[in-house]
Amino acid sequence: MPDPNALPIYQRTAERLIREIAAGRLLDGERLPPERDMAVSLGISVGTLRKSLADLQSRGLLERRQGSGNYIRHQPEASGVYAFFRLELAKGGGGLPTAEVLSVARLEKPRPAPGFGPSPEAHRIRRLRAVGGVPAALEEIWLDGARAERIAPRDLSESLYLFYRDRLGLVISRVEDRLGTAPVPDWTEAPFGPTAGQTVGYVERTGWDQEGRAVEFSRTWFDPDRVRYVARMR
Amino acid sequence: MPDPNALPIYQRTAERLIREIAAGRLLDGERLPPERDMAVSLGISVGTLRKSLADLQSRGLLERRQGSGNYIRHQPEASGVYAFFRLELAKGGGGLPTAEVLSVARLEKPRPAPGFGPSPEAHRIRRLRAVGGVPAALEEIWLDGARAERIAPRDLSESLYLFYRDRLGLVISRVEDRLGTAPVPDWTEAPFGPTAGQTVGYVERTGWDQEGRAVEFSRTWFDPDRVRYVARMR
DNA sequence: AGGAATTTGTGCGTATGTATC
DNA sequence: AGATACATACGCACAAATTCC
Repeated sequence: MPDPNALPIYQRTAERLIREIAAGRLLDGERLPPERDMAVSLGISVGTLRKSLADLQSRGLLERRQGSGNYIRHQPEASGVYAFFRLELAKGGGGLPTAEVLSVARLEKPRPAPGFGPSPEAHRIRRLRAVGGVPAALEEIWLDGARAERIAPRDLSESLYLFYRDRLGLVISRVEDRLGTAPVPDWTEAPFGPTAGQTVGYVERTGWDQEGRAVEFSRTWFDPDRVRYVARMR
Repeated sequence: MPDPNALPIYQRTAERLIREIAAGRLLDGERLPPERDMAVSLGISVGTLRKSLADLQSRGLLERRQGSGNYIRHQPEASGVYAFFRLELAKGGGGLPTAEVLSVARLEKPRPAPGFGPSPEAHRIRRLRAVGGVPAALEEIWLDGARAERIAPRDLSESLYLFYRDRLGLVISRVEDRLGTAPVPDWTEAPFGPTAGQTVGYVERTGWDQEGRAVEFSRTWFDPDRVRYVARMR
């Protein structure tokens, strides 16, 4: 008798494989066993396994080659929509973008936010973003509570979207950014160039997953004298 | 015997449905017949049809509700590059965006602009943009002089990008927007809510044609109290 | 309120096609 | 050419969600 609370087999299988990849037991470039063999060893049908594999493929974690095999793709490279939105220095030149996690907390969702995700709670991640070593923006990200049990600051040491993909199996496939100006918030965590209350550039973002569900909401305050917000569309 | 050059049935079916939507034969919100019925009328199996429908869903054209039905999701303004960048009212609600041409002139290119096009001259088009009847932004577009001999204001009565496409054979296929804040310029042409010199939202855009040549440069000042600049990425 | 009917979601099995080795 | 492996397509049974009466 199946557990009524359990996720579908194909989802459990996909998440299991994602965990294997995140844990390093499946390495980049590695070839999986043939689908028939995998299905047998997992105790599921080939069709169900194929649905799991298609899921991994759509998340960019697997490359499927007809006649050849299924290959793990675990590149820590930028993929997906975030490559198209970035902060860069206002006065020419590059400058490496970095992000320092200031705090992580699980809280009730903020009220002025648009609806996202099923949970009444969300993880609030506050970051101080810098470009070329210069603090340039404050960022507050709200991730729906149903997506992760707990998040520790060191989970996010690499990159936020890698954490999403590798640890949560979450790929943000569509975002909408709303831009304007807003006063700098008064955070206890952050030293930031402009004084609290001063009007700066402001971006509000909603992020959706592949199934079209809103899962993320974020706000960024940036110093327009130091940094520009860039959106690129192909 | 199946044509070896033909696409798979599920792909052909998906494209057929997409064409139906694009042609307006399937309207937004419309409910499709039950999958079993559709499959019969298309002469394919339910499984194959379901794969086509999943394709449409992943493209955001279809919403599938278990126990209810499959519903067309078609936002006609969501096509083309410029659909991804728009102004909308800050306080919810739609509101028809309009643009009034204030002046058109052929001038030397502005100096602080990034390079675009081969000519030393460019057409400068100034527009007053409104949303829902309320003036919300000033816009200045520079189009490389080599792209057109002369431009009359009434050429632009319809839409700037229709003029580009239909009269100049120019399709903007990539844009990059840089956002920040800037003081309102002191134009003689324009009545605009905020006083000249006041700091407002500011967007600087470079536009490229299909061959990757930069051809257009524009600047927009918008009142962040009235209007938000929205960038959407798929 | 509640049960029946409808509709999509999940899972399995099988046969055949096509690309790769 | 043959074997291997993924892709496509079909059909069926049951589960889960929604809708209708």
